[in-house]
Amino acid sequence: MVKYNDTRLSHTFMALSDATRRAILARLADGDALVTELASPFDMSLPAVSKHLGILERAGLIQRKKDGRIRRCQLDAAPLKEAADWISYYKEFWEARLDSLAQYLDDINKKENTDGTR
Amino acid sequence: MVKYNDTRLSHTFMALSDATRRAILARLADGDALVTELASPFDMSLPAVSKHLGILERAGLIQRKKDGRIRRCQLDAAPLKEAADWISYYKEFWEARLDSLAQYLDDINKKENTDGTR
DNA sequence: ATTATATTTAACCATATGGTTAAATATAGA
DNA sequence: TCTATATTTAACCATATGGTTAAATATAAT
Repeated sequence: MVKYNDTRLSHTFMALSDATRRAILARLADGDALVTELASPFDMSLPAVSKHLGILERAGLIQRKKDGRIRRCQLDAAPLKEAADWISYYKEFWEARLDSLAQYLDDINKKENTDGTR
Repeated sequence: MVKYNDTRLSHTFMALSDATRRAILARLADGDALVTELASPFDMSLPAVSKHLGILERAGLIQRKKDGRIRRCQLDAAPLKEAADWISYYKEFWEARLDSLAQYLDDINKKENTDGTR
């Protein structure tokens, strides 16, 4: 039985629940960036972005390393593995659902080919 | 390029960001349940649970089907697939990280076996 | 020493969560 | 019809988000 750190998981999912923060993570997947660089695509003040970074950092998804007067932000995907592991438990359920959809479509298809309609 | 529905994804991650709601999903993975049954393990009022169910329902993670005076709750894992797909983009990053950890441990191990220490 | 740059902190606002208790609703059962 | 059961809605409260602007901090550059 895999054991999950509830608080960590809660913070991770919370961090992922905002489109701005997901975009920031996507940007960091392309490489480290400064706070100003991260903020530039958004129509939002710097303090707002700084808060988002704080939430990402609380979840352990990024690290901010001070380098002189700038702060280099770096992705840390480790908490995403925990999140993925948690979700993977439910894989059988969405697959079962897709299977039955496929089955349904298959049945319809069969019917179309045997009931004389054209 | 996979396209994600931002709002749906936000609602899904938001729904997963609370331990009570994750526990409710886990319970529903064992089969449908009534609201009262879902509430019983928690030290929390029924209206509180009802709100959690509302948040899960907004994310599309559960459905509440009215059946007489009771309401049968059912898991729908489909949004979890979207969430899993979104997260999977970052898999290479946590794997790279684990690889370099393994590499590091490997290096240490080699050193221990060749530097004369015992 | 002064000024400019990068970033955070403080103070504020509106809205959303996460909880409560009390009341409303709807249906089942006696 | 009256009552009990299942659940939600309403009204309230405290705290957290997500944003703002203004001020503070720290460092680089002149």
